[in-house]
Amino acid sequence: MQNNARPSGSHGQVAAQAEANGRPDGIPEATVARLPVYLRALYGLAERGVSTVASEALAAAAGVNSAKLRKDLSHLGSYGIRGVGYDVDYLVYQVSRTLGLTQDWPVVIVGAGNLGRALANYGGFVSRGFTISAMLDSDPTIVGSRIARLTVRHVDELEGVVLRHKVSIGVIATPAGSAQAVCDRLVAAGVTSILNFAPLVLSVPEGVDVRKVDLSIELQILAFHAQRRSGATEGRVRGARPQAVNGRGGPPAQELAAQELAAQG
Amino acid sequence: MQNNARPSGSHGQVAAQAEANGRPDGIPEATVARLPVYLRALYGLAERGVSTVASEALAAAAGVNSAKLRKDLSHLGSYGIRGVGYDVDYLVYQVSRTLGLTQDWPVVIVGAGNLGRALANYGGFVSRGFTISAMLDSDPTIVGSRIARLTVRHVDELEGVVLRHKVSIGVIATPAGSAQAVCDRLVAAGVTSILNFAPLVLSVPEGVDVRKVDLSIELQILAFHAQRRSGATEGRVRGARPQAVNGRGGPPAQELAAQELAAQG
DNA sequence: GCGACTTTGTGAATCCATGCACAAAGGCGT
DNA sequence: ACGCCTTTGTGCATGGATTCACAAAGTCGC
Repeated sequence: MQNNARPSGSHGQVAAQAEANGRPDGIPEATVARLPVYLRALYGLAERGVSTVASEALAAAAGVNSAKLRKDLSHLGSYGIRGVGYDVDYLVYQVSRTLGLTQDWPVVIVGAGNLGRALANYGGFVSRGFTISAMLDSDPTIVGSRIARLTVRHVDELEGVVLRHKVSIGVIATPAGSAQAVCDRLVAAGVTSILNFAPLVLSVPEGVDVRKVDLSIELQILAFHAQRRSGATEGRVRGARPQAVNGRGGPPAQELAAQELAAQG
Repeated sequence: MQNNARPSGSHGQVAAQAEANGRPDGIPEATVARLPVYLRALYGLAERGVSTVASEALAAAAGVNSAKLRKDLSHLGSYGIRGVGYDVDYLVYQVSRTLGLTQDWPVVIVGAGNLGRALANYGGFVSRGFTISAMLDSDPTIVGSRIARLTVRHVDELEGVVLRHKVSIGVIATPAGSAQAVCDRLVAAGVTSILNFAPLVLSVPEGVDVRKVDLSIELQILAFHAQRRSGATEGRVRGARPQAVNGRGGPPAQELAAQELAAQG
């Protein structure tokens, strides 16, 4: 419980590349996914005036196993001091640098609805490492309004903004219907990293990195576990199948479904 | 690229339990996390009038490998027809049932800011399997306003709402500062599944399931890959360390950090 | 100085997930 | 009725991720 790691995962493509530096660079995906969590925990400690932290304590604050934490950090280098722990400020810097947050990333947010506004105001979104270059929307009643010190501009300015601000990260917070079109325009304009909040699978050319945040998927996963916990598992359903699909599109086991549904209570 | 799986992951605790039914129930976490994606793809097909789909096509629509899809589905039972594929409607039902979406889950959303509003209006949030029992907020200027056909109520009504509607899923869309307190109240009122949007690690007692959606973490992961892709990897930094922490809190390698920062450009 | 104590970093074992490749299963045409 | 062709379901091999447990490293008290 607590925490829902999102390790590994085929991030593919761009993966095996970039090396030829000091260390092998090969930081596991699972580790990369946890670094931001460590970073947040470290900021919290720093604010409370803690200057040194042991892996055990930091792991607790981040909600992970301490051995895992140490192994994760060991991928960035050997920045701990045996018998003491890690220097908080220094580790903040090292993790930030590894994640690429010592440079500032211009971001464009497309879609200024509730979600887009929430993102713009999200604490820590803009704070460290990211700057919102523009918020775009197609709705004329929204264009021109001010959100988080930014004036929403028309989506037609997308290409111009991306070029002018050298934007390489785009956030899609539009309805599903327009997401793919927006995505295509972002990619065409030169954006290579996309964070997608629209509930659909985007298709992008090779070399473009898409991450997806899906609000309802998380809820569905919760429901699964909740169901399992509450033992709401009715008897076996095995064997029940829509036998044969003769005439293409025959009404398949629909009454069966209803039956099971009733049995579920 | 495309897609960012969030497999496995220590979901822990509640995990090894509930069995004693027809099949072993042991559906891998990685599979559970993909089922909602399949479900969405299936809905899309159903809307377009497709009645039967092969694993290859469904996998493409969901953005995964077809072998993986088949293995995932095989965990729910044997619902395909060899030589034909899967019946779309029937598979929708089976996946829904597995995820626990054939029953309706009352949900309470705490925090009616932009994020809470975005969630309430999120397509597919309320549509299938979930009903928003109430939206709560502590801000008196927000309480009483209407969002998605709901009137925002004061957070003091939390316990009453949870009890009355038998809410078992709570969504936290508050600022980080009040998140833990809200979480505690939800748990005390009997909520056992929590979806947390606040940027902090919640601590909950055993038996409570917390999932976290962190908007900025995803962005940071994107930045990592973007940095790696752009080859913005300055030389090795190895060996540089805050040597010794003599007097507890001495200024540790801060100038070093600045130096590296400058070198990064 | 020195020895006890703390904590890191990492081998090694285990578990989980992915994906290939193929045999079994079943529809469909003739 | 029979054989071809499509597609599922899965055994197996490979690769990652997690966790334990411990030696190496370094601090701190005396």
